[in-house]
Amino acid sequence: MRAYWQNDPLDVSLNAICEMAGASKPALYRAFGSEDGLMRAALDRYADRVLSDVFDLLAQAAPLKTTLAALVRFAGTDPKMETGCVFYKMRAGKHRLGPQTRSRVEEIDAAAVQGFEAYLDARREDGDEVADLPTALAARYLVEQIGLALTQRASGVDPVAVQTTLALAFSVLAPARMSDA
Amino acid sequence: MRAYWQNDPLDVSLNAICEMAGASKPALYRAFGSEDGLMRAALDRYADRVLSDVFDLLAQAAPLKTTLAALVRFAGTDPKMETGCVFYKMRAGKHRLGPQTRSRVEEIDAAAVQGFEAYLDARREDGDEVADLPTALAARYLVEQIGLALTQRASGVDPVAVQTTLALAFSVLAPARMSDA
DNA sequence: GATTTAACGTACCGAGTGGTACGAATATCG
DNA sequence: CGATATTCGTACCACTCGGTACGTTAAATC
Repeated sequence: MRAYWQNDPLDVSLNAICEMAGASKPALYRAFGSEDGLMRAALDRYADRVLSDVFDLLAQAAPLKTTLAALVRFAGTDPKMETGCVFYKMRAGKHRLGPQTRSRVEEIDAAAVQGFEAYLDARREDGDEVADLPTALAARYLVEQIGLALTQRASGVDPVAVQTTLALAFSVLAPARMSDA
Repeated sequence: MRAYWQNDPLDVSLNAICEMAGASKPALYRAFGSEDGLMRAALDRYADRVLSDVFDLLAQAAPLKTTLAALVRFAGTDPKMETGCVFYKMRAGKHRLGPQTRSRVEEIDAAAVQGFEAYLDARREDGDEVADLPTALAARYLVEQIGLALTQRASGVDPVAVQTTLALAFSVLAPARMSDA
């Protein structure tokens, strides 16, 4: 997982992973079956360890401005995201993934959109001021903007710039301008 | 250039290009020196044939809303962009490019930002209503949002969805909502 | 037309990929 | 302890990659 996280998952070879993990190649195959299986397992672990934090954040159902600010902070400056996000990195090269990994990526993508939709709907019912847009569109927009930010971070763009850009993109969803970047 | 345009440039091998072009590998090497040289040449050609249209659009100095609408139409639905953009595709995998191609990519990136900055400055001087943001930030934002849209198109996202998302992202720059998607 | 020159493409190179055959080492059990 | 499963990793497989050595063909020159 760390290997896929620190570098581009599609650039990391099995040989390299074996070396990093101190495992032999057949051992790796006995455990995961194939490269696809390994990537899927790594993605599973990443979803469980990292992405869950984001889903938890949405489940808290905090006010929109608060949540968006937290997301901007998370994607823009959290050192954990310094090398980007395994999910988005894999999604970016979806066409090169094995079937298991690809379907897991699509699963997570759908779950993310659905999570944001649920959050936005809940916010609207709570009387929060949400831009007058179809929920599905707003949710998809959020997912894509976060992906853009994390992709930028992975390629070494200045965190402050990433943060500013993302805040700007988010500002279209909350009627008032966000307080801080 | 077409090979790099239709597929992910980093997935197209020299052998594949030779086959498509009906040329032998040594012939290709005699003409371009290396894979890096070939990619750089393809990118040059692409910049000259396709990207120039966008720069021309900016040089026309049309009102902001008009220009943004044109960009949304271009990136979102123009069939020419159905398989994405060579420049953005190469930029996405910048770390894997050869030195020539990489420096050309960075050149084009800088030129794009500078082009948008010049356009926005000109618009402001003409009294056009532009969101109150640093020009550099707005220009960078535009470049990134267009990149996101073209990346989505390359991965087969529904053009209407791409268009809508991009229009939403752009709406933050023009005070009034854009008339049509 | 003879001879030099230049372009051409077959057939190869070493490196690296994902994946596996198979013998050696280890653990389990009577 | 000896016999039987089971796990382990070395050393290989076929394949593709970017790149090139070199004999052959074609073109230019005189």
